[in-house]
Amino acid sequence: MEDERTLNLLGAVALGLVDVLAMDVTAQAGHGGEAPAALVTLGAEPGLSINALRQILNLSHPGTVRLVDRLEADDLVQRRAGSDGRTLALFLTEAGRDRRSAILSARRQSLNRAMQALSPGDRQHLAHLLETLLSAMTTSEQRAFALCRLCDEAVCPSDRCPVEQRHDNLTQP
Amino acid sequence: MEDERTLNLLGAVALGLVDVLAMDVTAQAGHGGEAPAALVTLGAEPGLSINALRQILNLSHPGTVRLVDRLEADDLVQRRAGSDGRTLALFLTEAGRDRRSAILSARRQSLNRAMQALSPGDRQHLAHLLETLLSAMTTSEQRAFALCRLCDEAVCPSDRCPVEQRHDNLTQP
DNA sequence: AACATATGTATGCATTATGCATATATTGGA
DNA sequence: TCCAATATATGCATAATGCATACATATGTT
Repeated sequence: MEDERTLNLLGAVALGLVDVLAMDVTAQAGHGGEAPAALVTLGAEPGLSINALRQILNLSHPGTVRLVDRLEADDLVQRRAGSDGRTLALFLTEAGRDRRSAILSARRQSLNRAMQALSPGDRQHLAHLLETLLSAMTTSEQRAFALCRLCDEAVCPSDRCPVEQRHDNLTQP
Repeated sequence: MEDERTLNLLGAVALGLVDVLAMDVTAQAGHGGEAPAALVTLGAEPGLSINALRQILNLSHPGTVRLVDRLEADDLVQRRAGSDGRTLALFLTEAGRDRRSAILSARRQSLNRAMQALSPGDRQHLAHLLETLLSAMTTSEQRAFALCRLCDEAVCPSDRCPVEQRHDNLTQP
């Protein structure tokens, strides 16, 4: 029963955070849906194909093509030739990189407003709990990339990323 | 810097949780967008007007009218006469209440999968941190209702709800 | 080398969820 | 009684997405 209440609080926090995150981040991207995630992901992993991006964003293929169309029309993303005659490689333009910075900074700000309420000790506790949760939530390679699709790799080094660590454990042995 | 990493982890957890929550809860509701939240909210607060619902769901008025149209067409919600000649009172039908139960139970399940990873002590810590976060995130009456729009009031008594407590502190003095 | 199959991308068409501008109905007060 | 405020509804448009399908390139088999 007490656990059920904690579950409920967790759901409310997640919902509330994503509400404001989505709003702020969408405003910066100039597009909604998965567009902000596309810009952030392409910044961290330049040269992704449409198909690879599609799996990270959990969209249909046509949905991803259209998303890239919109971003390209806005001069945020470039389609270049990929490793293959079929495959494309997607890159951010200069404007796209700027947009990405704005998105990440809006995200930091929004999250920071909520975290201000926590004492330094609380924050340390929170980090530990979040690591455990993230590790448990990483159930497949696809989920791993999806979880990190809005992450700021500049502040979260990959050798300490619980998602990557869990992912390595899943694939290697 | 360490704080920035914690922020980032928090954002990833929120995103990951809402991903699966939205999927499961949408499947149960048979509608996407704010439809699940509408059913949950109307179950907890029967007789809300369209305008009141609109503020909780953070939709435009026309958007809310159309949402109620869809739910009524599916025989999940009834429009009845309200306190006024203008005002409507919205109620769940029998089918709507069933749908609501399914939504809440899917939500519990999804959240529970993530929480399984935490020890009992961790869960207690987590509850405390979530209470602090929720209190900080309750910046207005509107946000208070929005935060709780998918909550299961059966497991989260209102006299211990950090959102309601914070909201009372905001309005009364 | 030829052809079947797989892979990657694109397009036509439809749908869901939503917003803006505006219309309609009811209420309450000057 | 008339006007402003409130509550709901409708016409029209848009954003973001999916399904079915088409097209282009690559790979493997014989």
